[in-house]
Amino acid sequence: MSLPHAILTALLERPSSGLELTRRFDKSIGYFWSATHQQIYRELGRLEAEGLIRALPAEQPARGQRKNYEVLPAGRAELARWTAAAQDPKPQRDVLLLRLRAAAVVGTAGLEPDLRRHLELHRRQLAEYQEIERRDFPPDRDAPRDRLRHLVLRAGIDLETFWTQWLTQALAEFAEPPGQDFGTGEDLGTGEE
Amino acid sequence: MSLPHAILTALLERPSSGLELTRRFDKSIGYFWSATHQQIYRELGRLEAEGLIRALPAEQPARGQRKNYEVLPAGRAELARWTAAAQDPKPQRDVLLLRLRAAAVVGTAGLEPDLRRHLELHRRQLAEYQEIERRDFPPDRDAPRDRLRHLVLRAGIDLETFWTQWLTQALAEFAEPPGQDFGTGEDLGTGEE
DNA sequence: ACTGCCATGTAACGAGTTACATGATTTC
DNA sequence: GAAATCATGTAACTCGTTACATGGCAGT
Repeated sequence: MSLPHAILTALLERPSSGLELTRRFDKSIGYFWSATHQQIYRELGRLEAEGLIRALPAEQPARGQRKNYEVLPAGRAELARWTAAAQDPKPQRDVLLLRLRAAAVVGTAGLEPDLRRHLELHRRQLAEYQEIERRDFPPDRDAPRDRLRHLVLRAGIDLETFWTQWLTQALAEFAEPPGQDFGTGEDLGTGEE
Repeated sequence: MSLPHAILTALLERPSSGLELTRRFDKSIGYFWSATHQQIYRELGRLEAEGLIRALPAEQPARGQRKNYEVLPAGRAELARWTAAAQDPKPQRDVLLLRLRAAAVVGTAGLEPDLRRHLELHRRQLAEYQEIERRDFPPDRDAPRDRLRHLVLRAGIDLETFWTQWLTQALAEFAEPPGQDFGTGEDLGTGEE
């Protein structure tokens, strides 16, 4: 139940139409909560039905017409409630780590090119974050409200830094022993506890 | 489409029943790909129907009876294929970062206790990973096939390390200025690009 | 008029979640 | 033989994804 709250946050930062939101979800908030336009329209409909947001009265209810939404007091209250509510961390799910684990069983053949590609993608993302930091958060100049945004951006930077380092290490692992099949199964259950 | 491959990996490491798999998904593979027993039974059914695994012939097709599965050659081939296939990284989704971003808009009131709780949870997880490393991967003694497992475990350790550090930093941010509401909206779109 | 883009949607599906149901085995 | 536990499974629902549909507007 996070998408509605992501949308409320985005709309509080700036009232927008569905398509505008979709574009904003390609950056900014979308960096840590992605959504497609179909999800966004569906959720905008629900939020409006629940009285948390409303379409600005620009009087165009037609189909291909732009609709701008703003957050109502009830929406702001709901967002504040959700922000403060305790939530358990979601169990991890990372495909790449799963693939490496699988490679430990069936061999690493063919894996290296995609690891290189991932490394390049993470490098790009890191550079993008660093550019945003350079532009929006000059050293020691954060207003109190911007501190939190900066903190969130730092998380993105540090995570991308981790992945680039880890992938580099993984690729180094491949350099020495050529990737091969490790046999046909049955092992000692290492790491199972 | 990752759960079936997680299961294939687990079954190659050791043939198991549905419940055994469920327990193993609470640790080990479950550290980076979680699954409930309902998901696992459903997926075991599909994998068997597709001829990638089979129930070991212990002749108990009854309802409350244990069924052990093993991977067939076709299953191993499919896992190898999937491991080597290129896959785009999933877009990030992190509730905690989203909440911090929301807090930058509606205020940080009530958030601190849950951040402390998360910090404690990540500390615990980190300790668990470190214990596994100490026990299963003594320094400089990795067999070639264990190198990959160790690498995956290192990713877990480094990620948990990151979160504990980041949460500590976030909490420090709260210490100085008391959490308050940052006004009623409308801002400059900082960090939007 | 035609093409292309902007903007909002519908439909169908698959993966994950939650609650519940049922048969078998062990323990007292 | 009642209760607890082990083991497998059903049903209903939500969220996210993919493919497609429809209406309006701008340029040529």
